[in-house]
Amino acid sequence: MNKAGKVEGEGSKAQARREQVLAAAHACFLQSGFHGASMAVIAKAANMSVGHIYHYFENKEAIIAAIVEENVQHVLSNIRSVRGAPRLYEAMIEKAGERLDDVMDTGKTALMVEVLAEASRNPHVAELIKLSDQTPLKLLGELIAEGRQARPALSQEELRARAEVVAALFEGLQIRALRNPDLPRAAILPLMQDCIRLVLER
Amino acid sequence: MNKAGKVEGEGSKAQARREQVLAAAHACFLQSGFHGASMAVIAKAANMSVGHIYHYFENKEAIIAAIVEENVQHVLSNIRSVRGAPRLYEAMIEKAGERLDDVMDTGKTALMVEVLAEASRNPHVAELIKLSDQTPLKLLGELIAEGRQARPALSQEELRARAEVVAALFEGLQIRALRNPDLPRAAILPLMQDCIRLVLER
Amino acid sequence: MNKAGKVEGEGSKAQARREQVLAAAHACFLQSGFHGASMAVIAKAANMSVGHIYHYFENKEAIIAAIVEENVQHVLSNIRSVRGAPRLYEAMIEKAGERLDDVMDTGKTALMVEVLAEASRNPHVAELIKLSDQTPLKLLGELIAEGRQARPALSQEELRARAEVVAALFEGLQIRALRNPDLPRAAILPLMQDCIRLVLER
Amino acid sequence: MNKAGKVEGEGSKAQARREQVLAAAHACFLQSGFHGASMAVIAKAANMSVGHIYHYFENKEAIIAAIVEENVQHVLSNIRSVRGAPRLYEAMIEKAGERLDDVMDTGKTALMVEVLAEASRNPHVAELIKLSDQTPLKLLGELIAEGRQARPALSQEELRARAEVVAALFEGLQIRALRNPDLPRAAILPLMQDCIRLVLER
DNA sequence: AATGAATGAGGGTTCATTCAT
DNA sequence: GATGAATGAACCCTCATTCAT
Repeated sequence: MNKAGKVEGEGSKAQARREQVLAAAHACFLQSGFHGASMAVIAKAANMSVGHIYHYFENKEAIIAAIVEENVQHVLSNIRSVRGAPRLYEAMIEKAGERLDDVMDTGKTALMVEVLAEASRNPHVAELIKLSDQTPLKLLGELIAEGRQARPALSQEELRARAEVVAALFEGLQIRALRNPDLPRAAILPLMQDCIRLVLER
Repeated sequence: MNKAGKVEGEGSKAQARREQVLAAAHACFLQSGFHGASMAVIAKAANMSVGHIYHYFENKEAIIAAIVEENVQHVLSNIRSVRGAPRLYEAMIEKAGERLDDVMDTGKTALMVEVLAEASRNPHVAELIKLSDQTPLKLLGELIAEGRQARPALSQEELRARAEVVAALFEGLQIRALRNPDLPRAAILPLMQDCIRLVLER
Repeated sequence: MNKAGKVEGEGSKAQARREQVLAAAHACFLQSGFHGASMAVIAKAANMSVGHIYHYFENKEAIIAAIVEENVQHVLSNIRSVRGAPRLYEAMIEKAGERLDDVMDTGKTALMVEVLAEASRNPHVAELIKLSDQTPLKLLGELIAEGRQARPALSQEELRARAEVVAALFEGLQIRALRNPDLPRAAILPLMQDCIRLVLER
Repeated sequence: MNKAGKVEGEGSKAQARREQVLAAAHACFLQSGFHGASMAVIAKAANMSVGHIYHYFENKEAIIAAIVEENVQHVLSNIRSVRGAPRLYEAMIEKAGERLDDVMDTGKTALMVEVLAEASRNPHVAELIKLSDQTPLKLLGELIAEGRQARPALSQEELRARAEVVAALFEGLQIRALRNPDLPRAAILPLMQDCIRLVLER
């Protein structure tokens, strides 16, 4: 009921504690996966008793939810950073390099994969990641529409398809990096950029 | 004390039993994930006692490994199916449609994600998927080289990069489909094909 | 280090606080039982912090003890209400209807059962309810003796047995109502009254 | 699903194991109550590992359910034992003495109270005891109807009320014995018998 | 070859109680 | 007087694995 959720606009102390847990959980999940990391281990990593974690999070799943949310915010701010640029497409394409580095961080990817795996069998998490994906995807669609300028406008479905393919490129590369961490980044970047340009301008 | 592994060139009976287990495990893993599916459930699905499974597999991890291996073979055969086609690039691009359907099968993706998650923390599985990824990737690279025809030849790294991007497109879309199963397939396919063409012919 | 118990003849404020806790605890115990109601829930119901409850009660058991005590007083006052009536037996028998309603209140019974269950394993509570039962039972015996009037006097044991049977009728019906809340009250009342009359006048 | 329940018409070994658990649980619940007795303690008492108990019972509640059922069977056989007697009422009244001893066994009562307490907050157990009470009550009603002979027949509700009052007498005495184990049995028995006769013949 | 009874460590979670503020 | 953050042992339950048959 009012276990978690009560920690809302509270003092920074509580907020700090929460983040302490999240940081610890993040690290533990990275190393052992969602199921592999026990609450006991997380508690130890957070320098906190097991029971006390439950003051800040209703259960283990709530911790994952918070971490997913964190990740969404990160992606969102990345997308937003190109907004309002004068030559939008060029900005997006240039940004691709930065995103590429981001995406090759195996730590982050491992966590994302962990979450996706969980989603396959936990409907609650599935719903969560579906929802959390909508905002960035919509934003990406808007950016694409915005940048069309002279070119003919696109239907909603066309916009969606383009956003999906761009997203797929990055998420796909993320997976590739997980499979084999030494991707030839330098050779890949221009290919990526060409693909993005193609999808945007086509 | 007869560990598993001794079942090598044995009668087809044993082999059939093994496959019985694998089929059951596959189905169970699909539904509940590696950690979610218990040995008891797998045994029941395989019409076999729990204990008897241990005659054919040393432990649960060995089953997982076998399933991963299976998955690799599936991907390989997919790529091989375009080999030797007269107009190779066109064949690959046409094949994209089929692959797209394949890739949007959330069941298969769930398993792939499961494997990747497992790899993040189980070095044995990590090694396995790294190795298992090399063959298809190399094959893809060869196909790309083979199809260049008139165009200038590419360095190994260039080939690798192209193969990675094509792979990323498909694996990325696979992830996208997992996040949101109702992708606009019709609008996505031509975008994908253009991207592939671009990467191949560039 | 001021344990509870020191709160004796103190200001009405402290007393009010104590009762606040008891009222809350009563409500919570009714709904969830002694073990089901957590201190946290009781504290919330009492509009008080968890820790502060420990200023007024040494521990949870002390709260339970206080509630048991309360219950005893309730039963006592019920019996006293017929005392001194001119035609005592008739008064008792008439009262039976009221008592019946009282007894069919499943909320009260739930608490009584809770107390009895606790008594089976907590010697302190056992002692408490044994003592607390003596007064009403003795009172009931006196009433019976008092009402014999013309009839021959009864030995202590005879009186005790009669009181026990009357008590058993009511407590038994209480249990019956708990097992099945829709007792045929109308048909039961005259039977009860006849039984009581029989036991009293025999 | 098919955790428990599978142990049905199986070999006596499984049946014996089940009873081993029930006996242990019975003893533990008696001593510490349903919530007080941990599965670990029950397991130790049953000379069995914790996990193995779950081969025979789906969960702790299922153990209680089985014990409740056991008790019902006991009561039923008690009621049945007078069936078909030539002078039915006399037989029932004579049986009262035996039942009285039964009812004064505080061990059994403690368990019954435990179950009732649990029922107050666990709807599943509530349903269970409601159901389990119906059969004996119905049987008792039938016996009463059967024994009326010359006397005018009774409506269903009248029968029910009479059965309830008889049941209340015994269950009430059970509670009395729990509150104070040294009831004056000798003096109580004739009172009980008179009450039963009254209720039956009225 | 085949069974499934048996183990016990470890999982997530709850809760009475304490104590610094 | 009053708070609620903090503890940690104990709860029920699950599961990979072993072994007598």
